[in-house]
Amino acid sequence: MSPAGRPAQTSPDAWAAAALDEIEEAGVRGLSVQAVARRLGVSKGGLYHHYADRRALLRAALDRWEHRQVTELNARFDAIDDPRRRLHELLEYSFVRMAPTVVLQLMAGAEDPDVAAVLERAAEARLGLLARILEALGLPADAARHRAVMGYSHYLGLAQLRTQSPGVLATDGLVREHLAVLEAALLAGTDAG
Amino acid sequence: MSPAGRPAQTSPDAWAAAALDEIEEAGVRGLSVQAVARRLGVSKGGLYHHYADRRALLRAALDRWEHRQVTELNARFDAIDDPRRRLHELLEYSFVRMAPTVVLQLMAGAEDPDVAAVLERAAEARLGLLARILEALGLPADAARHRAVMGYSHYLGLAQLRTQSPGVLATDGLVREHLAVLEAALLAGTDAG
DNA sequence: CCGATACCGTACGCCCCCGTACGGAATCCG
DNA sequence: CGGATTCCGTACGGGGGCGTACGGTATCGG
Repeated sequence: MSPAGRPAQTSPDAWAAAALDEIEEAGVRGLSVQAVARRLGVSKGGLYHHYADRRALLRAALDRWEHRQVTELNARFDAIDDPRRRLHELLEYSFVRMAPTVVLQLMAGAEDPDVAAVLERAAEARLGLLARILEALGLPADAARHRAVMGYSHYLGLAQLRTQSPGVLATDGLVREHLAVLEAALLAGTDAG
Repeated sequence: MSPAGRPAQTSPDAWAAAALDEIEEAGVRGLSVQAVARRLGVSKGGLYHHYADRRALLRAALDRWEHRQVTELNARFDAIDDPRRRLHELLEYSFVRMAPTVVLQLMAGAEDPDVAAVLERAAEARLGLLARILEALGLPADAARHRAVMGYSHYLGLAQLRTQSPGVLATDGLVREHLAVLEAALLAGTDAG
């Protein structure tokens, strides 16, 4: 009865992971069942034993991404105590080391209600994280929130611009300069600025 | 011989205009020939007497949008001489009066090469306009360019965030506050700041 | 060892879309 | 007034994707 302890060549998790990879490459709307099946070396028929719809598969992939984001951010920042270093690490991580392909693909496919929901939750999480850092640096709550929106907008727009017009921000040096400017703007008026 | 002076119930321009409206509502990938035909109250058959492909129709719609953007910006800013007022008007126009739905739809459909090209040209135009204003305010060329990229990124990200997570920037007052902050950041170190 | 269950492969129907072919109607010119 | 051109409507073929049905196979429990 209990469906535990099966070798399971293509587990639900494997389908979700492959679907997430497919989203990263082809976008939400380009996520086709057959493409995911090809990626797994399997025919599409077997999907419907694990998930009801294509929509259910999409939801599983989105859940996977969201969960991964949360745990990744936590693992990276929970150990850092100094808010000044937390901010620097957050910017460095988001702007330099990031490959924001999934976020961009999700934004492109935000017509889907499920995608829109996970994007909204992700935005709120990032905004909250940034705002808490700024509050720890001595800003009042509303100002911190305000500045967090500014920083997150900058992040989104820069990600968009970098892929949309690669000629504008060609070198990593330019990106780093922008990073420094943004960091200074975020720190202005705080204990550290 | 000359195809001028015809009543022409559905001229090529009418098709292009309807296609642009359809892009605004359904996105680039949602632009179907039949939907545009329905919008015109016509069957899709007649399209192919004006355009070769769906791609040609898409290009015409994109050209129409690009041309409209250029003439609209020119008409609005050519009369203003004071660069300080030009900047304010540009921000006011872009962030408050704008309905950036088309830009967002184009960004969402940037997988199409034609869409990517028009987006890149539009970005370059906006960046150049903003950079020229900042130069007129006394910034050296590279710093002006730098700051223009910052402002344009902020613009793109804020547009994205406003439609993606309407709860974050609910009221117009919040938008205006952000506008003031951005304006101050752009003006810092210039003749006017 | 045998039946039951879970899982996969193939094939099918259905829908949406593009582009083309053909017939018909209206308009313009001599 | 008549022919020609332009334009539109309908119908068709081709392609792709989703979800379902059915048959086959391997694994698990008795």
